[in-house]
Amino acid sequence: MSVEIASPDAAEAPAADIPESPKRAAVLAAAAEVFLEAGVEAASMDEIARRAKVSKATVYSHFESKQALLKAIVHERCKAMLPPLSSPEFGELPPEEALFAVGRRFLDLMFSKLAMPLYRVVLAEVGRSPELGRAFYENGPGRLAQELADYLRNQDRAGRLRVPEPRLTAEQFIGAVLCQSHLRQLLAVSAAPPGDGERDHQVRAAVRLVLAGTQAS
Amino acid sequence: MSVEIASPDAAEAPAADIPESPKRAAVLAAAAEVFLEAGVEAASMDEIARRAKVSKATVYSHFESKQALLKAIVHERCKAMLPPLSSPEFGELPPEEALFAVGRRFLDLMFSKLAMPLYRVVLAEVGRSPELGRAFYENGPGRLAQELADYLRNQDRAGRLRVPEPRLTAEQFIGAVLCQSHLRQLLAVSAAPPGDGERDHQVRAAVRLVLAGTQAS
DNA sequence: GTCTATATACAGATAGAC
DNA sequence: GTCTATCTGTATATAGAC
Repeated sequence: MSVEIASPDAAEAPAADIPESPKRAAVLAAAAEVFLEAGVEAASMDEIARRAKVSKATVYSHFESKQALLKAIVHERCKAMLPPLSSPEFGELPPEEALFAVGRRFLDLMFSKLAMPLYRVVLAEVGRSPELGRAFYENGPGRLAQELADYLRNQDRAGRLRVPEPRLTAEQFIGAVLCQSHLRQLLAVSAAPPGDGERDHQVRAAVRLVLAGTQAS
Repeated sequence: MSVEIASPDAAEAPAADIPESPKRAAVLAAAAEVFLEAGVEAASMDEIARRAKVSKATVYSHFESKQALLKAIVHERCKAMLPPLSSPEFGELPPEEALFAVGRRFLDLMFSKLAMPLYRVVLAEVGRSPELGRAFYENGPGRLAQELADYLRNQDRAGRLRVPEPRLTAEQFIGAVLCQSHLRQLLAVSAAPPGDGERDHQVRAAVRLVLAGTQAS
């Protein structure tokens, strides 16, 4: 499985063929757990060291600071959002199917164990490290909006839809897919995320809405 | 001006006619500044006391803990979102105008100095105090979605629009109004929030989209 | 690189005089 | 209620031996 990840783990090591110290890997794994489960402020370097089964000094020998470690984690996980988002060859599908495929994948991603805690961490840290916000946006919602806008532009040129502002329409569609269910999850208004049936329903409704608004005349 | 606030400041004091100690008020004001400007974790009780020009012990004589003080602030500011949201008598307007008025007010609120920092603080604290998430949702986006859903239901009954699922459509509209511009602001992808012209454009586009999708047959 | 032990700092919260 | 002074815990980060 796995669609092959964007890069051979460019967390911090730049080169391609570094043996990848096992302790370093253990630190990264432990840090990902702690940061994403407990949140940035509650995460302590002691806890990370304990879970990685190394000493705190070892952690600092691999990462300059807590912030640096956090950035490595966040950048890596942001790249990991790409495979679950990509709907291969959706560009060939007719609008109704293409929009549904793209919308459903996005919804699933946003409620996933990957994106949800990542989003929280990024929001908490974006004041200190604005780059993290960019990384999340451009590997997630922004990426999707761009791909979808490209698709809509093509459909417009082919005369199948009428989309004078593809990027705006793409973002409207994504907003309509989420409606407020993701917000409710974020704000702990809902206990459980929407199930399969509800997600289908939300996405189908968004597809209908956007198709109604983009009929070629 | 001001449409009269929900309650006579029920921050923590329950009764109606308490003299309202000036030091207590100073603490609340200072805490609001510090929490909302610097963020919850960066805010220290020392800084709050210094800005309120009282001692830290005085702060603790009025509020049991940092969390309690934070909750008082957040609840108060959440209620303060209500007046700027309410579009008086929009229920009497025809769909195009009603949707525009509601959408524009919501967009302005979400980018305001009131809601933006509040949203950040709530997101950061919702793990520890889930009630804060509810408070924000129900005084902001949730409230608007409900009012709009009521309006749409009425329009459907009057035969002017076809809205089989008013709540869903209301949320789709709100999502389309935001498109991704608020997300970009949150994630520090955009430096400046959208200006007046852009906001109008976004809202008008969302109105067109939803009206196209709800034409009575 | 890796460990144990520790420096350093600052936070939230309180004691006790007035 | 209000102050000054302080307790106590815990966090990031480092020194120094191996």
